[in-house]
Amino acid sequence: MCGRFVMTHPPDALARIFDAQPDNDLPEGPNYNVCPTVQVHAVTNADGTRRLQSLRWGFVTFWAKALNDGPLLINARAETIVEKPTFRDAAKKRRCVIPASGFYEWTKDAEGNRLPWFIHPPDDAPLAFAGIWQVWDKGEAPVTTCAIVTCAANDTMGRIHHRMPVILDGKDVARWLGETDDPAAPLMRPAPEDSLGMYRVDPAVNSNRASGPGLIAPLDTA
DNA sequence: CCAGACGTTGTT
DNA sequence: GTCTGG
DNA sequence: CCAGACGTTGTT
DNA sequence: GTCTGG
Repeated sequence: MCGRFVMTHPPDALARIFDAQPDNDLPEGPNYNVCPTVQVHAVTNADGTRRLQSLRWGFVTFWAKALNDGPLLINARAETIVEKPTFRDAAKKRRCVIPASGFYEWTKDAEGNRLPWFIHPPDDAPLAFAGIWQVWDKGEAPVTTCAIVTCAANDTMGRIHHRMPVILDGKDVARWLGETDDPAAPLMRPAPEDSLGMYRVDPAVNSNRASGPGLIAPLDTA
């Protein structure tokens, strides 16, 4: 799955790469420890214009009476996203792209300790996570929330985890955002085997308070 | 009809 | 064990 | 996602 | 709000 990631690209670089109009309240980076419930960058296209927005990571279902009414939905399963009442409207009409410079996954050792891995793209370009978003308007102020779509792991990722985020190829971003006539559903598939690298990092990142580039330094596991 | 779930992950 | 916070 | 709190009474 | 279970 995907429950923690890295964003080191500045907002203006993201706006340029994704050809989107940036909002003026975007998180400034770099952030080597992007956690659920924080504001993240998202590329949306609700009305014909591509925007780079700041959205709260942790999807709130439309019937929720409070922000914490139910578990935090940081992911949505690709296999069922178009059927589940919680997700289907957003999957149909409010898809977004959540950029990431890389992300973390965890394995466990024999003692049950959590061992973090950093998974990264082959170059300096950000990954494009497939996401969905929705405005939750039952509280004092509206909150716009989002979730990252997950799918089965490919063989590479399968070495450490059985799920992975849906990562869009650059040429498929427009299609995912609904800017073309092609259906978006076929894009919800595991990334190609050679498209990601991974290595162990220091368990310091296990804490949501940790920060800094040291979190993605390769761990010497020899 | 009403009451209660609805969602994810991992773990059992 | 379960919930909250980040 | 992981880490850390979680509860009462009375006393300091 | 909408669907399922009873």
